[in-house]
Amino acid sequence: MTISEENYLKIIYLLSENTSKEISTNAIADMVKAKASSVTDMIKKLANKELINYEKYQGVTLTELGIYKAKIIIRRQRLWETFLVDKLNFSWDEVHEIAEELEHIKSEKLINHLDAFLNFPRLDPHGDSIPNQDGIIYESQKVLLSEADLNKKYICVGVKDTSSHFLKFLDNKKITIGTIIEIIERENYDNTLIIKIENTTTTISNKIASNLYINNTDPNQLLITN
Amino acid sequence: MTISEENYLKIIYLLSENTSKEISTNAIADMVKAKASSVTDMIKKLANKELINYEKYQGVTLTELGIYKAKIIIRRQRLWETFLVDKLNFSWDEVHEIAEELEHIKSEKLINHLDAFLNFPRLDPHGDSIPNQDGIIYESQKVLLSEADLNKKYICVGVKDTSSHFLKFLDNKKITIGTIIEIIERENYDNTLIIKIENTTTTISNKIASNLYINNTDPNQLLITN
DNA sequence: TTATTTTTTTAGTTTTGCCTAAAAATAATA
DNA sequence: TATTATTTTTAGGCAAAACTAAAAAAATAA
Repeated sequence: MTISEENYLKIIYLLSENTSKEISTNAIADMVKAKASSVTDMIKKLANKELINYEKYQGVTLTELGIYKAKIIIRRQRLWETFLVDKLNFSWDEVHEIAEELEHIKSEKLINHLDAFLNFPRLDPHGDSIPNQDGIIYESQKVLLSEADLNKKYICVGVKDTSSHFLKFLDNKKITIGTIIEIIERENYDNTLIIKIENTTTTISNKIASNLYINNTDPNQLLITN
Repeated sequence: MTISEENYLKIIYLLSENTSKEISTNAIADMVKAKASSVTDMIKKLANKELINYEKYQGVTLTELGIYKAKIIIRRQRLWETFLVDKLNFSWDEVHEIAEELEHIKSEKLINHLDAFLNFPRLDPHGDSIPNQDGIIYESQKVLLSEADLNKKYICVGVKDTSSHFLKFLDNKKITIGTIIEIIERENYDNTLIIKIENTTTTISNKIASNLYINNTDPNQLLITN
């Protein structure tokens, strides 16, 4: 597979995560930053390789093979992101572009050694799951902070919005994967939350809270992060 | 610069190391595994970018800018090779192909962080010098084992032949960067050497000895390896 | 239901990096 | 030195992945 093919496949996979419907040409074009006509060309190529199901004018879905291949690409991306943050001290808003390049390095052995070197992490620095070498994903149940209960301790396990703007905001508030958060008060009018992070309290808007994933199950799952 | 341009530049640099003459089209074609006509195309492109000096039918030399850019590519390659061997436990004959891909990842910050993570190594796993971020190379003086004196302790600092065949042979003999070698006897007829490595003696042919670099200066230079 | 808008596809180009075949220049040899 | 051989360059093509412009299909609105 070429780098371009891999990029399309990954993007179709990510778009498919939120829906069971066919993915439209335009939706793909937006994500890969290409024109719709270019997308049509590539779609045909991927369909020929039996990575996607495609009927003219009807959008695409991934085949079993396509899903597997996409997961392997996602695995590579997320392992590299973990490496960049955990080992090379990048902050979580800097890693995306670099990992985007690294994810296309072809050696399977490389990725498996990297996985071992990082201690088989299950979550990347944004809290997204890292598929294993068979493409299997162990999802940890996660809930948006905006849906959480008062006076319980939660662990931050991920973000919904991965824009560097939002990630920098979280850095400022000292919120990262693994941070323990407790909701002290919920303002009923606009759902603003007063939360406690390591003995300091801050106020966060509902918009923030609905972009932060927390985990309310076994706190030992925290250990899988690094 | 595209990946292909970078590859050509790196190869012209490596070919220039052993000679002060112009590098021929065919020599480049051999190394990049392309036809001479393709090389001519690329040569023109690199000359337009003022990375090489080129006159029709006269071969090429690198410009100052070309030398600098080539060193930066070599730096990336050798740092990745060091990473693969030191951190991901690859053996020194496995890293070349993978590093060949990794070396084209564009982020300067990535490479500088990697350099720091590896503790600013000066030599890669084959004993080749790693240029710093300004392209400066601190060469350690090295001599071929075939030229060394009897009954002195030397440190293996590199190899001349980097073929996986030779590297595997060295692995078998337990010779690697940093190995301490002493010549016990030299057979005058064919220059076969009897050497001592950590209290075991072996015989090695002149061919082997003239592909192994050793260092007879300050043994502390060993420390720069990892 | 027809007309309009939007989406998707087709057709034809461009650029990059490679190729083959043939021509031109240089090097080697008789 | 003239001839032959080798090397290098030119000319013309091809495939990948993008593009624009126009046509076709589908979705939306009057």
